[in-house]
Amino acid sequence: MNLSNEIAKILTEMLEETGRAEIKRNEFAQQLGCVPSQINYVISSRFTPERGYTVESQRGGGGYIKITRINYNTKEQILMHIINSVGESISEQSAKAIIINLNHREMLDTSKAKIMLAAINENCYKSVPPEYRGRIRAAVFKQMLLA
Amino acid sequence: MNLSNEIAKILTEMLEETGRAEIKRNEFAQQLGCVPSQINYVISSRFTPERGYTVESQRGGGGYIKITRINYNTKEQILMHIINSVGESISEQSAKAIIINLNHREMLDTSKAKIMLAAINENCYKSVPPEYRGRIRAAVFKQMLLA
DNA sequence: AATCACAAGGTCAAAGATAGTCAAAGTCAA
DNA sequence: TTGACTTTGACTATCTTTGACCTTGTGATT
Repeated sequence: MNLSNEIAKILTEMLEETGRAEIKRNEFAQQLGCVPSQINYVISSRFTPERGYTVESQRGGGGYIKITRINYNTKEQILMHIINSVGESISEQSAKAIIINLNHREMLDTSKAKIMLAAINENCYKSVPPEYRGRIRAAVFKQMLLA
Repeated sequence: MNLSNEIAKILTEMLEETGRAEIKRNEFAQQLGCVPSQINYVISSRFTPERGYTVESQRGGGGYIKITRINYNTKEQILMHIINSVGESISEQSAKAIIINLNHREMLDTSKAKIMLAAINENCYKSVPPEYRGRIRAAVFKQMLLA
């Protein structure tokens, strides 16, 4: 087993025990005998939105990295399925169709659906080159579905 | 937890108990075992207008620093204020502060606040060059506020 | 009134403490 | 051999802590 997998395993255990994993990057890296940036590698390769994780962090004195995971029950499984089907990029139309569908299935109330529709609206992305738009929309969309 | 967070916590408690926090900077700093200017740092990084606070102070003999929550008359005034304060671009921190403030004022329920926080999260914008991020975030944020 | 001394609070930049990014180098299996 | 994944470390960005120096208010003294 490689180091990255071991780190991921430790983090996963923390998550299972307490529902979240909060570490101090440098300290944690030192305990594991690796460079701090490897922690970032592990997080970005394994604790992704696709797998149901959210990551927050703070720099400076008292800094930390915190990973949390959504709890799975049937509703969340459907959501995860959607998140995984989204991919790297998504158009306004596709995202819109998904949101409307979730609303019809009563998994998303109308006011929340409106907020999400607003956030994926093409108008929001006019200031960046077209090739970036779908990517950001996909990231925003996934992150909102997780919330 | 770092010192600044502790100071902020103490001030927040005072605010919650009595609706305002009034201190003498030097005395307060001494009780906390920090330099006086750290109080200024905490105030300017955490008790900002964006988060709904106003700060007044007096120098000289009998000087003080007083923090109070801003009170608007109507929800429309709050929204106007926010929309005006969001320019072409906004940082994650600022948008986050505003959302939390709205939630605090019960103008936004917690689940909607979470969706909005997810949508303005820096992680969503990693795929575009930094110079674009604030602009899109501002657009997404405004669009959601309108919804 | 003008001046002075002291008592606050304010500013700013340097130093310290963390975390993030990126690309080069290494590894390993197909 | 190649391509995907991993490991490293130099460089960067951000947040916190500290202290030297600045400005303003109050009251006493001229």
